[in-house]
Amino acid sequence: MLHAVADRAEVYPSSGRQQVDAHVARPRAGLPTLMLQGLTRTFAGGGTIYAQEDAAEFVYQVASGMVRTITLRPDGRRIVHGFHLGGEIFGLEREELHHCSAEAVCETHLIQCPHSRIDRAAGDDVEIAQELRSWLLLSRDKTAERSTHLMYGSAFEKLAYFLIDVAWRTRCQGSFELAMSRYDIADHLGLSSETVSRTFSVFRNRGLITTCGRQVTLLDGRLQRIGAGLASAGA
Amino acid sequence: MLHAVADRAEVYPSSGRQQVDAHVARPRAGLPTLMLQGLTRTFAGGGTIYAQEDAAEFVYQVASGMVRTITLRPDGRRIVHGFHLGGEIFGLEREELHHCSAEAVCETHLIQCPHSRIDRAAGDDVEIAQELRSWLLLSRDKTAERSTHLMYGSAFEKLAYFLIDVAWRTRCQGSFELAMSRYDIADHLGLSSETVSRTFSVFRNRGLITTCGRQVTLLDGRLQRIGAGLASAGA
DNA sequence: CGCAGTTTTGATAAAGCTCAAGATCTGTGG
DNA sequence: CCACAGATCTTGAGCTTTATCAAAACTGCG
Repeated sequence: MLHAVADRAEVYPSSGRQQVDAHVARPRAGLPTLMLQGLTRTFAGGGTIYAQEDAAEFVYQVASGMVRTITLRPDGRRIVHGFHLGGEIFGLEREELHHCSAEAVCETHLIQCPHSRIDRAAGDDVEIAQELRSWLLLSRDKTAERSTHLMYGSAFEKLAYFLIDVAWRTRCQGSFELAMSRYDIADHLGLSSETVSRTFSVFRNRGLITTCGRQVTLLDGRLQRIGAGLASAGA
Repeated sequence: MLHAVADRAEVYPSSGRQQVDAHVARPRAGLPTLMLQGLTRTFAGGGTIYAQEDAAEFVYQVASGMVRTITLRPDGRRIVHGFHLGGEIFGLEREELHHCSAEAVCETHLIQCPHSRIDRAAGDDVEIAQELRSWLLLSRDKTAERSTHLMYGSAFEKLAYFLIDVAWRTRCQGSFELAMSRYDIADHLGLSSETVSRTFSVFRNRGLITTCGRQVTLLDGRLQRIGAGLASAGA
């Protein structure tokens, strides 16, 4: 379950970056597949990777596990900006300080890459710079897409979109583990944890999903339609 | 009222990009001040600049006026992703097609720059590439910040944040014209137009703003605090 | 002046939050 | 292997906020 550091070489060959066809094949397709190189670090569930206002020295890529980025509002409310799954990159800042905190949701392995190395690589290699730009645009678009679904939808649509999005990102179509708690999901979707729980129940009752602990299985395409805003709640 | 094309040369000297003090003056700050060069085009209020799924040939910078970017959801609901004010850049896509439509809110002058020129300039000049990266990060952060305020707040906080943000971006601190309709604002904030209107009334009644037609004046710092989530509604 | 679009205000209903209790899960020690 | 404690999850009841429906006031303009 826990990769030894040596395994890294297999998962992320140290070639620095890698072309993956999903990227090259770009028409509204795939993730630019940046691969970072650097030290591997391990965090236990709940561990803090960096805190808001910490110096932004490193950029991270999730090797395994899950990370949440959060901020605390002055009124004490917690906001979960997002979750980062295996392969995803986070921590790249425009300024010198991190504008939110990052915590491991469960036991998590990260590749830690000095910020300066990114800039240097982008300066030296036009292709890397291009790839980085593409990644940034994707990152922006994903943020925008998420807010579209999460700002303008009902609890139904929010959770449906969230589950579909996670399913897609884990590439384990249909069945996957939600490592985060209901509280995390609630703070991410802008709902109360009770509403999240109730909406899970509605999904179960309508035969849209089954759950077993934190393991979730999406049962058919109806959820997709709800998430896309096509159906209001269907049968 | 309508700038002749010749005027452009004065507003945006053709040096390609320019430092503007609003930029320089901001601590860790500032907006990367990319300046595009290209043809100037004029659109009447309501005019379509590009439609969703159009080929993304050009990137635009607002010379004067205001632009809204929108999508229509399958259920017919309209989403206003954002408004672009003077100096702001929009239309840069990761893919070959625009993922939303852009319309002029009022009479608007745009500088239209071929997409390919951006890539070329970034490839040729490391400094431009760096500036572009910085702009992209800012753009991402702004999107994220907006969703923080717009997703997790009450109607109060949403509108307060919106007004403060617009005031800041117009650099006309305190007093500015909201060229867009209540419907536009509502579709942007994820509220009904009635709620927007009512919240404007509440702001007026509490002496937080005055309005005259679409001209708005922010009266004191209290609105700031509401927008920042510090006060729940104060006095 | 009068029309069409916009903005404001009112009454009602629905969605989701809060408070509260009970159920389930997980890890720990006996 | 079982019992227990703490956390997480689920469900219920009442209340707040906001959407919806409806109508009146305002604005710009021919």
